[in-house]
Amino acid sequence: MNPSSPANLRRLPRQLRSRRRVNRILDAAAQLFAEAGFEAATTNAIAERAGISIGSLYQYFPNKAALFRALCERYERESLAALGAVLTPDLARLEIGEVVERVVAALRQSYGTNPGLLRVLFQGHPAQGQCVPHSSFREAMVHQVDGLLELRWPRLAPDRRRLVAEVCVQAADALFDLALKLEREAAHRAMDELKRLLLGYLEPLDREVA
Amino acid sequence: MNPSSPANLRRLPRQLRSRRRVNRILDAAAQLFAEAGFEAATTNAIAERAGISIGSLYQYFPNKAALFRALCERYERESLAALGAVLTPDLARLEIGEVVERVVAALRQSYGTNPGLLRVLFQGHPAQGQCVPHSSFREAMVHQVDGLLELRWPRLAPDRRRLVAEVCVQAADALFDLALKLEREAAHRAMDELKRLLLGYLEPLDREVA
Amino acid sequence: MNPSSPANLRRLPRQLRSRRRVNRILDAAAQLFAEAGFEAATTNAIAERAGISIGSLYQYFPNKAALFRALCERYERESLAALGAVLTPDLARLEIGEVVERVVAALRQSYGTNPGLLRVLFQGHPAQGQCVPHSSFREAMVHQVDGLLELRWPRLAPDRRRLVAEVCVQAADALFDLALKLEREAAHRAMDELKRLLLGYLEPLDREVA
Amino acid sequence: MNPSSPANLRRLPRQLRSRRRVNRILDAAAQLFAEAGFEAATTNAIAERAGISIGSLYQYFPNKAALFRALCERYERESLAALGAVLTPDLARLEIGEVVERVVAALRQSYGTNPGLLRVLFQGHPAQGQCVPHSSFREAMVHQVDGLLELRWPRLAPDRRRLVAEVCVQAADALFDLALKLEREAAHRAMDELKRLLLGYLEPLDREVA
DNA sequence: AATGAATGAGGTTTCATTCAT
DNA sequence: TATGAATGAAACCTCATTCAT
Repeated sequence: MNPSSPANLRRLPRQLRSRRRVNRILDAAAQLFAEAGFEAATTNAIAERAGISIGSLYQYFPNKAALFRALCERYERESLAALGAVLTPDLARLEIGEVVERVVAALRQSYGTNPGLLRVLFQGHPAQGQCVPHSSFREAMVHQVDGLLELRWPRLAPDRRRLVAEVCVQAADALFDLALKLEREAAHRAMDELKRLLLGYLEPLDREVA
Repeated sequence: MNPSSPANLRRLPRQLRSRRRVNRILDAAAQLFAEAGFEAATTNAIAERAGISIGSLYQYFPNKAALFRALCERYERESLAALGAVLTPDLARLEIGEVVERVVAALRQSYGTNPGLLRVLFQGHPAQGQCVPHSSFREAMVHQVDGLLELRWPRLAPDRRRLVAEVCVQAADALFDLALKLEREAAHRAMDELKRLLLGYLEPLDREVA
Repeated sequence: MNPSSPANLRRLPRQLRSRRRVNRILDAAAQLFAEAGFEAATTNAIAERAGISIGSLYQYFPNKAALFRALCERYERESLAALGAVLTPDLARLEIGEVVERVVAALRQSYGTNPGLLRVLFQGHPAQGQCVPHSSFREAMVHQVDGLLELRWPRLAPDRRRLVAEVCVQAADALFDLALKLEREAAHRAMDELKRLLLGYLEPLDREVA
Repeated sequence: MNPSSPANLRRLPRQLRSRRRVNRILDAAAQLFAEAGFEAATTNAIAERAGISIGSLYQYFPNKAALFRALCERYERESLAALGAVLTPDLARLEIGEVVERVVAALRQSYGTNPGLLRVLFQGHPAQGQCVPHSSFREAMVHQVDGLLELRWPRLAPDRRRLVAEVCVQAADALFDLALKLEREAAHRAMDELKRLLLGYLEPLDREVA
């Protein structure tokens, strides 16, 4: 229930007030990273948007990258919680369309708050001269979906399963990203297309493996 | 056939030598944007990689953003040419699987040279505090695919057609992006999944509309 | 017998507990100034090492410079006490070699605890844009040695005597500083050289004035 | 004849104008480091005093420490050149007093320009969390003096010779430092004391070893 | 037209000091 | 009185852009 793992924080915020403050910083960071990307979002702007001084920001986060990681982790936790709720034992017996429906609904719930952020989180950011191949956020999502797939098709080869999971996550991310760029009505229709896309991709698997 | 539209260039490069120079700049920019992203790629580094002085770079491009836009346009032209070759009259009579096969092959051809760049071009970049909703590159791709779809399913409603085109482009981009992160063998398999994904998405349309 | 002159303290620490606290702060400051120099030693680090809060530190010392001055004064008192023990009436009749021996022994005693600090104290620190020409610590040492010299050579002209005192102090400081940079054995030999140096400098005075 | 070794410079200043500029920067740095010490002298202030922009400073020196090192090296070269002129074959036959006279005169020549700097150069500065035990400047001086001593007393044990060299350099530095704090007339007399100090220290060696 | 040194606004981060609790 | 979170000025350094040569 902490806003972040200790690794990214200078000090564990024990007081209620501190926890709120950390959350305000993360909210501001989420907005600005989403608006401008990792590089262009400045720590001063984040502090200002959070309504605190730059010094306070650096009391909680040792640097910009740590702030970014903490943000990833917060969204990771939220998304995984939402997906986890879908991962029920009856998953194996449901119609595949129903599964897709539930998963997409779960994701919409997590990304609904700030869909622009999804783009930035997925992208990751260049850490210490080395470009991160998979953001930890992405990795967590893929892992979760891999679990869902295993539950559904226990006999699917792990390699293939992993690839399918990657494709699903990547495609879902892409269409959420698309929806982000459309106005309300069109965004809604884009979600329908996402379901069609996943359904068309997974249905053959159902026939192939089950 | 100019390397760029006039809007992004200071001066139309009429001389052969100038045109070559602009292309060298764009090549260098393509490499560096792909390696480091828009913000982290410095104009000085681009000029150096291009083997010219920073002053010369600014004689051709008024600023970094214009250089980026010119790069987008160049890749737009290249990709559209590749897609255009697929857009033949017999498209309407081909099996849908064959269409997908050809389109993916065409895209692989364009992106194969520098897949990392695709990421950056699609992403667009934050221009003057305003986030670009659709990169011009993306827009051009969607338009082209929209043309393909119209040729195939003339009776499909334009609105729906447009949305389907967007989904295809977005999904294809996403999976190329995925392939970029995998090693050779796995990347190859990812391309197979892309075909499966598009096929599963478009096949129902064939039955629905045709 | 207060730990510091009133000028550097916010409040005279009357309670025993307060006096102990001030001493803990000065101990911590001595360590950190010696380790890192005046600028690099942070007040927060000093407070932490002293086991108190930064707020408490500022209740006793109005700012970092005052803390430094208080530290100088404490070491002044200690060193002067050590030197004072040498300043006995029989000084005039001792062999000069014996005097040097005693003085160096006295100094080793004061500086032995934290030789690194000597460097920092002697150096003084840039106060408000104005470089301190003589640190108060240095000044006190010179004054003390001047007294020793007067006792030994009452007929030496005061001007000359003062200069000789300055030279002795400066040279002694320099060789303590040198010793600080050498390992145990070499440091010990450096102290022998210090005695030779002072002896060679002062012996001619003995013949000249006495 | 370069103002600095390549290691500390971003670009070798080939043009006359550039070389002058680098020297202006080093002059400004010498002043400010002398006035305020390494930490308190800001790169912006140095650039301003040099009459250039901060950007220009960083075109020549990659960071503050490199600027400091370049400064050390410049003074090293100057001092060593001055000392080198003393290192003549007839040194072995001269009276020891004459040798001291010459060496002190050589040093006065180098340090006369900016004696305050000597303090800072000798001190060195904390590089990368590790405190430099001997500044490279100091080391160079000691090495040079060691050479002088070898020429004079070839039969002196190398260990002892090295220690004597260290003592001479450290003591000379200390008295130059002292002179720095006195007004003209007194400073002059301090130099006389330096000669007396060195003479008293070295004369016994002459009797002992020769 | 080409060069590349020069510029300086603005980025991240530190740390002396204050003040509400 | 003690605490330590909050503050914000100011440090170092980068890099898009200009302009004298």
